Amino acid sequence: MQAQSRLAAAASGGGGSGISGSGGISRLSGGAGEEHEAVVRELTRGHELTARLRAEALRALRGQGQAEATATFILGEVSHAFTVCLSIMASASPSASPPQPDETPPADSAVSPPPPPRAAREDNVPRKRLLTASPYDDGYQWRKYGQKKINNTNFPRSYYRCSYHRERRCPAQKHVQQRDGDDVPALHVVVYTHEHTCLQGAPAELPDAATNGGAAAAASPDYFPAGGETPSSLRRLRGVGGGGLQPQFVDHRAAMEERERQVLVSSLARVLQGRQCYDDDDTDVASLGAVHARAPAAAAPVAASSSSSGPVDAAGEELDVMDYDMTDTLFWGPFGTDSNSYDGNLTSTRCFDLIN
DNA sequence: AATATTTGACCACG
DNA sequence: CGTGGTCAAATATT
Repeated sequence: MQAQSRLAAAASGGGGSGISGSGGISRLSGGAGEEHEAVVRELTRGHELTARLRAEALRALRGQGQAEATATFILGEVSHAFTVCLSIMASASPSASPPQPDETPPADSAVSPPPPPRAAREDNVPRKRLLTASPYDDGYQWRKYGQKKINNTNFPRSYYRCSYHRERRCPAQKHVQQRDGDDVPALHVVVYTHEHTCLQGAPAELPDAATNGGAAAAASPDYFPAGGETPSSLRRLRGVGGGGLQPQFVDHRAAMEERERQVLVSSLARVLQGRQCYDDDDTDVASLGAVHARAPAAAAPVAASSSSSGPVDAAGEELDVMDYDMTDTLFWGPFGTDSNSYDGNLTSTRCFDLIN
């Protein structure tokens, strides 16, 4: 697929000069800014490559039980290490925010129309905005339902909702848009809306089916007849489109296998003092949502902690802390306007309390 | 056949 | 009225 070709490309062409011991970061004498930038660039690349490797490894090891779980765990740790490093670099930037000092690219600022300040949304829907090096899997299953060219941006915005939107009435949504600019690699702005209620709410309950054999819960796609989608009126005449089936990973059956893997990973995490977050990837692990090993001291309530000293956005409003898998996250930032602006302030993250 | 994506139209909000 | 978000028929892929 494309992952393979990209991986190959990175390994041969781009990668050759990038990471090679002395070739990649050789001109560090330019200044602290450049050095910092180079480090961030390389870390980002490493992070990306790790994710790809993880995807490939999991594909190759699928169904191999412990080997797969071990690979998942270790690569997740590696990925997490990159994330931590990037976070450190972000907070310790010599001048300003590392990936892009300011929002407007310095190149073509001649014809810059004043950005129309669109008012922030007034609804009470919790949102979380983040920047990611690439839009690959965040551990959840999403289904794209729309794409839109946004006003003064170069890249379209894609809209996704949880694949369990219907079956389990999961309200989670996100939209992803590549950020304008010369970011290498390209950075994507991801905005999450609502929390997952399909699995994330009670990941430990899924395996509950073990009591009765589990086949029933796994096999039947539980639906909720109550007040389904409103057919609304028959309006559109012709939608033009093309589409494709891209059998993502995950189905309900995988949940059972996954449970075993989680148990394994959990024990591994225990052994390792379980501080880090274990990140699932684009395999069927996603059916259980983000899985984290617990941070011993981070046993705070997970989602609804809007009362205490949480992150605060520019307007002084407290940001909701949602519990997402943030392995692929580079920088969190408050958001309030529709602009692509963000600051490099880091937000503390919380690990999901999976292990009881 | 089943299912996810594409894509123009529709719609609500500022 | 313009813009962003959503809908749903058409379409692509397996």
